[in-house]
Amino acid sequence: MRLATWNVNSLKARLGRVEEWLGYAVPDVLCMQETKLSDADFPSMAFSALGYESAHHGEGRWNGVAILSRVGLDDVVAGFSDQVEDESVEARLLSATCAGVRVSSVYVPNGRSVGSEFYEAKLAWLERILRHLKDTGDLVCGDFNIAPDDRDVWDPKAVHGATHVSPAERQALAALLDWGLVDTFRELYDEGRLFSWWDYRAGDFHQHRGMRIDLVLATRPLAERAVFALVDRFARKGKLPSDHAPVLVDFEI
DNA sequence: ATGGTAGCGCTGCTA
Repeated sequence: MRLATWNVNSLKARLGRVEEWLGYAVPDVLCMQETKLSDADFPSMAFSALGYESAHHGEGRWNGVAILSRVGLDDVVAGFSDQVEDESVEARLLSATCAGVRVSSVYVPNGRSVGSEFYEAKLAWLERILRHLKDTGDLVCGDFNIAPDDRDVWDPKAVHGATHVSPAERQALAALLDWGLVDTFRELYDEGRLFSWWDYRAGDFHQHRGMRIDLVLATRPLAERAVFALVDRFARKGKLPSDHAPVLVDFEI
């Protein structure tokens, strides 16, 4: 099973690029984040035309998560398992079962600046996703807005202590790994500078000033079946790219 | 380089 995650930064602006990418990467499951669409505007027909079932959880202007699958898409749940979501809750979590694997697509809050109320909310959200995964989860992937370690940052000195790399954020991510999830990309590759996100500003992509913040975490038995992983930097090039590249992992299941 | 660009949507917020 080929599973991918991609923060598309507006599916409305990116639909053509996503369709193109599905055509050549051919994932079995694609989790997307930041669709910035309401459920009513989600282009499910475009995906069904390509052979994908789809589910979407969106609020319209910001956030929004989706799962596409051509290997089954069952038991779709929007939001956390411990609370029914209403429209006041940011759309950052969607779960479904694909080919027997319980998958969650997540868009972890950005946190803005260390110590802000948004930062505290990010840490609380990460604690909550751990509880959610303990209830129901084989695999969680998406934009975590955390670079797991200094290999995953273009210049650790330049961002030291800032959001995405602060000790508390990394500790919150480590709690997921301590519970039993595995960073599948890191299981396969030790190299640094394999980034998945580059700021649009200041030519950061072309300078390769990025971070690896888009992660595919799987429980150990599943992670042991990961045989290949890739950040598709080609999808960050050319006309109208997202600021994130897709990350894909192949599982021998 | 406390700047810079992109998306949404129409004013400034979010990232």
